[in-house]
Amino acid sequence: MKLSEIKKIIKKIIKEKTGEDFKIEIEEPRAKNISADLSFPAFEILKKYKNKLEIIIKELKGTGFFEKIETVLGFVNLKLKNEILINSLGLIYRDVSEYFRGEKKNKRVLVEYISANPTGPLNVANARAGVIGDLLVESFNISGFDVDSEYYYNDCGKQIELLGISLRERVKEIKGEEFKIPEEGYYGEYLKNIAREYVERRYNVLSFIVENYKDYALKKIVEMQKKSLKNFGTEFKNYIYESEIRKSTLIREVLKKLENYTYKKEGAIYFKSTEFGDDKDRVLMKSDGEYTYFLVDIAYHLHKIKRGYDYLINLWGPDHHGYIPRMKGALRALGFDKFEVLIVQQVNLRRGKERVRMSKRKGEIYSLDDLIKEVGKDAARFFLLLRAPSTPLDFDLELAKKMSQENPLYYVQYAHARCNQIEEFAKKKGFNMEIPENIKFDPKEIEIIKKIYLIQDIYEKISEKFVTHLLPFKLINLVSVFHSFYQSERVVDENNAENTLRRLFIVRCLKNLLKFMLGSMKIKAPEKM
RNA sequence: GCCCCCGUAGCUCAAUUGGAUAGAGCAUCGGAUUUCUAAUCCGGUGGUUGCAGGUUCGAGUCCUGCCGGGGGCGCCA
Repeated sequence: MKLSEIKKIIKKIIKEKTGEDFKIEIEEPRAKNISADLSFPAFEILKKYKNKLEIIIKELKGTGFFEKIETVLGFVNLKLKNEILINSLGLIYRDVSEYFRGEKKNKRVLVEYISANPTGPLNVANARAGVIGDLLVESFNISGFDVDSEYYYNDCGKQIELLGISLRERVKEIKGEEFKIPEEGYYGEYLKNIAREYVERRYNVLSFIVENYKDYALKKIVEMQKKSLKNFGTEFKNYIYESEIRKSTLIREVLKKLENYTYKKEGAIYFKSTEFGDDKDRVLMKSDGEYTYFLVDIAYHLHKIKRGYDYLINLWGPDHHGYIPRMKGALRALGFDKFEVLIVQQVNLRRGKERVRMSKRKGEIYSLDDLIKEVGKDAARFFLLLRAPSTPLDFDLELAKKMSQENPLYYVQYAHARCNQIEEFAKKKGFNMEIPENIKFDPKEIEIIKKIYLIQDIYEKISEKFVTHLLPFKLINLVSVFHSFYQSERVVDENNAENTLRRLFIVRCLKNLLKFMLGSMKIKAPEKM
């Protein structure tokens, strides 16, 4: 019996007996010294239906899932039967992904993230959005949604013009001509490299047209970004270009559909976003007839809607928070309200006490590639997940590099390596892996199995509440129980085959679980450390 | 001026979104290795949750005001 099913049944019983759908979280008890596995507050139920709680508890007892049910200070505390816990192991042994899999939802979800301007290398904030987005996609997938990931390229506009000009000037530089990169242009080293390549390939024949430079730079930078992301373990299902949206009829369609919510003022067309809670109305078409970024963005989202998604999820940087009300408003005006924005806050880089300073003007940024090179892909991904998405994150490069007890990634990976080494050792001693006959587990073993069981609905929780940071935390918590067990108990014991086989079975289940969970973060599970 | 995020142990952060006696890791102090990996384990010290009110059975969490740190305000993208 899966954890999510048990929770569902508890909720169903409460609803049946009270006739009301209480919003109740069934969770591990937060307080210490409580031996229950699951718990829910019953204050509201007691207040409204004082005599019904007894009936609910009686019904819960009837399910046969629980060894003990008691009400303490208004909480209903439930202790699961050991056999419920133990029975779940078989599935982990055979197929971990099945263990975590939620029931099919028949809902399509689109998660759009990173979507950085294709004008330079990706930075650490992009990396953070990347790992969070990846884990969300993974969680939706595991939880039974049909999910796609998407990256949107703003390949039009002023920034891109400046990119083209900057490249043109760099090419001049290489040819020994006089050059000047505009104030707002791009100064990074990467453009010099692109310029060098450009000259070598003799693109310089007719190259007074900015267009050529622009297209070339764009192509190269998109390639560069994709390569960085691939090294980081992030790949997208869809890549959408702003230029495609502009070429389509979507923009005119948006203007038509929003007709009832727009007005003309001083030659510009405004969208009445104030009607949707924004603090002022926003321009869709400028007085010179140009589309605003906002209008094109609405068109892009209409494109998403037309592709048949039920839920749209966007990860944006903190500089876009003011943009949320108008975008939500526009989509509501188009008749779509399953649109969520998760703000991924900034990353502050440090080396010990010292802050890593960056200057965009000089083209000095600490890039995703730098990060991968300095601390490694796995440590980077783990650390970037360790904080709630919408809180600022301090990233200490020294700490992430350090191979010590301070580094929680190694703590988790070490547990996996340990499981593997135990199995290797057992093999040498002639033990074969099998499902044990004797399923009388001792209390210390049950403790591990319980942790394994209670972590089961983690991906569902992440997909519901976007709490990606819970995964590393839960992992650390799970693994600490195992490390403690390892210290006091032996797994492989030549004089006690029964114990050995039973414990080897747990070790294998844990190993499968750790590998799967690390994999869901695209982090390696080493066999040996 | 308006908006967003943050303020919790010496440090970095949790607290299941309003639940039980606010928890971890690091640092620090003490202890564990003839043993499947010590990148580990066991124990101690450490708190007026920035301040002041309010809401209620119950507040770190919600509301109001203030203090401090960071970010954002465009017919830019």
